[in-house]
This record gives sequence, C-alpha cells and structure tokens, in this order.
Amino acid sequence: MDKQELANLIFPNVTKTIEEYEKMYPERNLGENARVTRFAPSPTGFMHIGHMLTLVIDYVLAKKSNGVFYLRNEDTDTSRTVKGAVEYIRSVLKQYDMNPDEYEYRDTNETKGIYAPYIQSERKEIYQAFIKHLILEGKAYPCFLTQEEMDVIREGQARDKRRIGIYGRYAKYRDLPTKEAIEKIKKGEAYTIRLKSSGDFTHKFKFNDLANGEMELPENDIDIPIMKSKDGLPTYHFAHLVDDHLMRTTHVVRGQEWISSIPVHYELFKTFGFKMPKYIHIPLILKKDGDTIRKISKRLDPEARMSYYEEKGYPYLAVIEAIMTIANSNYEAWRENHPDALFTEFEFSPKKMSSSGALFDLDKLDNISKNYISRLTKEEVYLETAEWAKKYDSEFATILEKYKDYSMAIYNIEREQKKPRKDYTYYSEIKDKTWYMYPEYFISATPDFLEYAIEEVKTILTKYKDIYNEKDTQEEWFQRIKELCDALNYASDRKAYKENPTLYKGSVVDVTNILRIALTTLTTTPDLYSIMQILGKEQIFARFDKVIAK
RNA sequence: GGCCUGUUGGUGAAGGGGCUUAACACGCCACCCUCUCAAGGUGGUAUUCACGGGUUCGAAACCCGUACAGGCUACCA
Repeated sequence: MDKQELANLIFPNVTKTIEEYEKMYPERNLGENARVTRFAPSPTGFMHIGHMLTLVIDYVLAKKSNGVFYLRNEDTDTSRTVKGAVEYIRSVLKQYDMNPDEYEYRDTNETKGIYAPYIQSERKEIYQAFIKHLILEGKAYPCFLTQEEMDVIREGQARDKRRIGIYGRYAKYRDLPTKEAIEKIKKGEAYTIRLKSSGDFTHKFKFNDLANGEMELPENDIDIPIMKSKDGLPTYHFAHLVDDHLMRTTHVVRGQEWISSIPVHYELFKTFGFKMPKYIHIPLILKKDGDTIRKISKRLDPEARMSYYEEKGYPYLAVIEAIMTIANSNYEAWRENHPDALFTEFEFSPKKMSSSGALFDLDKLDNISKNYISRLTKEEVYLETAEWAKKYDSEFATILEKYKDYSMAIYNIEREQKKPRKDYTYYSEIKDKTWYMYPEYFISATPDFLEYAIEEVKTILTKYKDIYNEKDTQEEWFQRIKELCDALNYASDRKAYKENPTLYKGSVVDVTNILRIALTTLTTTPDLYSIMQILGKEQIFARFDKVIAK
C-alpha cells in the first residue's frame, strides 16, 4: 500500500498503464524479414560523419527489407538541445535523399506514423508510466543522494580501486523504508529515480551483437538513474528501452561506445520481459593525429562535420558511396557489378563490418567522387554546380546563369564517352578549373610565358592567327599547327625532336604550350582544341592580341 | 583502478588451419600512350599478418600470456 502512495505521490498525473500503451502502439504488421530501424540523434545542431554511417546503415537495412525507417528526436537532455537542430537534420536527410517513413516535425506540425510522438520530450508521460510500474513493483526507488555525496563515494571508490558507481552498499537509499521516502519527497527534497538492480556483477551473460558476434559481459548491478531530478525526463537508457520497445524497432544501429551499456539495457529489457531488438554496434571513425589515433572530433577535424562535405560540394551520392565502403568492404565489388543500382539494393551484412575503428579516407572519397562526377551528363554537372554556387559563391552563380550553354560545353569536354575525364572532385573545384573560360575572370589575368622569349611568342601567335580556321576538325587543326612548326623550325614530330633536340628551336609541344598559355595562362588544361572551339574565334584573337600588343 | 573491444601495407580491407610466394580498391612510384593535364594501359609498392610462447606434419588463421590502441566507467547521449 505504501508503494502505491509513493508512486502516486511521484506521478500524480500518470493515468495510463503499460498495458494501455502496448495497445496504443501495437506490433507492426510487416513482412517477415522486414526491419524497423531508426535514426535517433540528439538535436545538438550538427551532424557528425559517425551519424552519417549509422544513418546510411539504418536506411539500407530498412529499405532493402521493405521495412520502416523512422526519425526520432532524442531531446531528453534539455541543456544540450539547440533550436533549429531538427530542421537541420531534416534538411540533411532530404539532401541525401534518405527521408524517414515516420517522423514528427514541430515547426511545420507534420506527423507521420502511428507511434507518435517521435519526440522524446513529448513522451514524458509514457516513460513515467513505465517508471511508476517499476516503483509499484519495488524495482525502482527514489534516491536522495546529492551531487556532493556522490562525489565523495566516487573518490572513495577510486582510492580503494573499486568499481565506480552506485551499487550494493553504496546505494544508500535503495532500502529506505517507503514511508521515509514519502516524507522526504513531501519535504521537497530533490531525488532521482534509480533502478533497483538485481544483477550480480560476478555473473556473466552471453550477448550476440550482429556486428561483433557473441560476447560475454558481466551483469549490471549498478542502480543506474532512470529518471532525472531536474525535469522528470528519462535517461538515455530508459528512453531506449521504452521507445524501441513501443516503436517496435527490430534493429538498433549505434556506435561502439554503447557496448559498455549493454548490461544495463539487458537488465532493463529483462525486468519488463520485453524482447530486445537486435544490435549492430558500428565502429568508431578514427583520425590519425601525428603518431596517435583517436576518435574523430568535430572540434579538431573539419571533416568530422557533414557541413564540410556540403561546403566543398561533394555529390551526396558520392559521400554515401564512400560511407558504404566503410560499412561493408565488399560494397565496392558489388558496385562494380551493379554500376547503376541504388545503394539501397545492396544487402548490407553486419557480420562483414569491421569491428575495429576505421579511418575515414578522404583520398578514397575523392576518387569515388571523381568517378561519380565523371559519369554525370553535362546538364547534371551544370545544375549541381549552379546549385552549389547559389549557396557558397554567388558571384560564380551569376556567371553560371549568364553562360549556361557555354558552361555546359566546357563541362562536356571529354565527357559522355566510355572513359570520361575525371578532373572534378567536387563542385567547388569547378570554378578553379574553368575560370579562364569566362571573360569576366580572364580579363584580369596575365599570361606568363615562362622561359619562352616574348618576341618568339608574339611571332608564333601572329603567324598562327593567319592560318587559324574555326571550321577545322581536330585533325585539321593539329595538322595546321604542325605546318606552322615546320615553317618556324620547330619539330612537328616529337620523336624527331627527342633524337636531335639541337636541330630545332623546340617542338610542337612548345608551340601548343604557347597557344595554351596565351589562351588560358595555364600550362595544363583539358584538350586545347575543345577549348578553342568553345572560346570561338573572337575571344581567341582577343586573347592573342592582348599578348601581341604588349 | 575496473569492465569491454580490438590489433593484417600509407588507407579501407579480404582471408577463420594447407588454394596465400596475403585478394580487391584507394594512394604512391616508374614506364607507355600523348598537344599539356586528366583519363587510359603496363608494372612496382607488407620477405609476411603487434610481440612471446604453445597446439599441429603445417598457423595470418586455433589456444595462452604480454604489449599497445580504443571505448565505457555522468541525473550526456
């Protein structure tokens, strides 16, 4: 009877029972192997590369099995909650085209899915109903330990080299008579609700993780807090239990740092007699820092934040591809055999995932990205670049708008063929590699002819103007350059030059290089003939004249 | 300190007793092709799987120790 009084005192507003919630949130009616996964970030306002790894795995698992992928907002730590964070997460999911099947957005008042609310702070009553049940059963209790008292306990434990935590004899309020607890609460003393653990640390249990296989862990015997004193919200562990049970999650994908919490979750699920979901604990993404390797950090490593990829303009699918190669190393081989398949068609195998931490290889990403962009059409490259520029380079965006067809012609150089050029790694790089094609940018550039004598340069450009014909095919164009070479004592045949360099002033390479520098200021560019075709006679001559007139 | 998980090239890794003189991909290097790049082609890039023992005819693979690394050890997730 006392327990009932205590429970009602703590939770006067909780009216529903666990059974009622079970009915409200029934088992899902899905295919036999359908997987229900969730992406459950804390709304802290940024997204980490590790989040992306879990997200991609969650998404693939659900989609491949015709299951459900839902978004849950884990905002039980009100002090860390950042406004606008959910909107940001939503926008990332949208960009990467991994939209959830069930979600809840407060700003637009959109809800989809019958397991709502999908926002933890709005599920307080649900958690409390479960906690109330535990109090009634004598499996949870209010604990009045102050922060200072706990600090003393911890210091003592550290000094005596004992396990740290509130367990056994350290759990001072575990056996406090209910009457006294009621009195303390009535007096207004602050308390947290703790699980009255029934575990034995010396006993081990077997646990099967889909990624790491079977492991042996000691039972939990710590009276972990399940409800915070400040706002009555549950801790992560308890919210995990209630939500993943009621939302009928089948597969929990989360970082390996959670492995050490498994004993707690195991006990929690056992206490309620709920079936545990399957777990996939994914490797941490690491970073090499000098000689040491550490967890990648959003503070120290720009590439840890998803905004890095956005700002650089990596294609979203390229990022996903790179993530997939970390998730399952057989993904690349699969991709080779299924070049046009969606990544969601890949059968992700948790067992094949590495259990040690992985370094995220930016070189690899670059390679994947280059290949990806090289397979796009010129329209796609144009559109994506324009979209990127709108956000990050408005000046370039204006140029792109003005020169739409012209830009597409540039992007089409050596594109849309069996072995396309692969020189764009991300969209922000495109301006750096094509700026000279645009009169607005070229106007302020000054060609530097390096070791070439300027008088010789002028002669070549002047003579070339006489023979240039816009209508030439590539072969004719090159033939003319060769003829010019012969006329000016440059070797038109590179091999001949190589054998007897002293006989000539230079070779055809020198002549084309001079043309190239005059037109672009650069010594390395894509195919010169294509560039000249796009520039057109007027611009070509203008650029030559600028040099000749100097 | 305690508990857990790992350790195969510069990177992601395959391989779970003989097919391994360690796959594949990225990176790097060289050469070829070539109007310069990029691409493409060819070849090279771990004398051997953290170390030490053991089991075995045979170990990168199995066992035991050690070392190292990482994670957790919050009323944070």
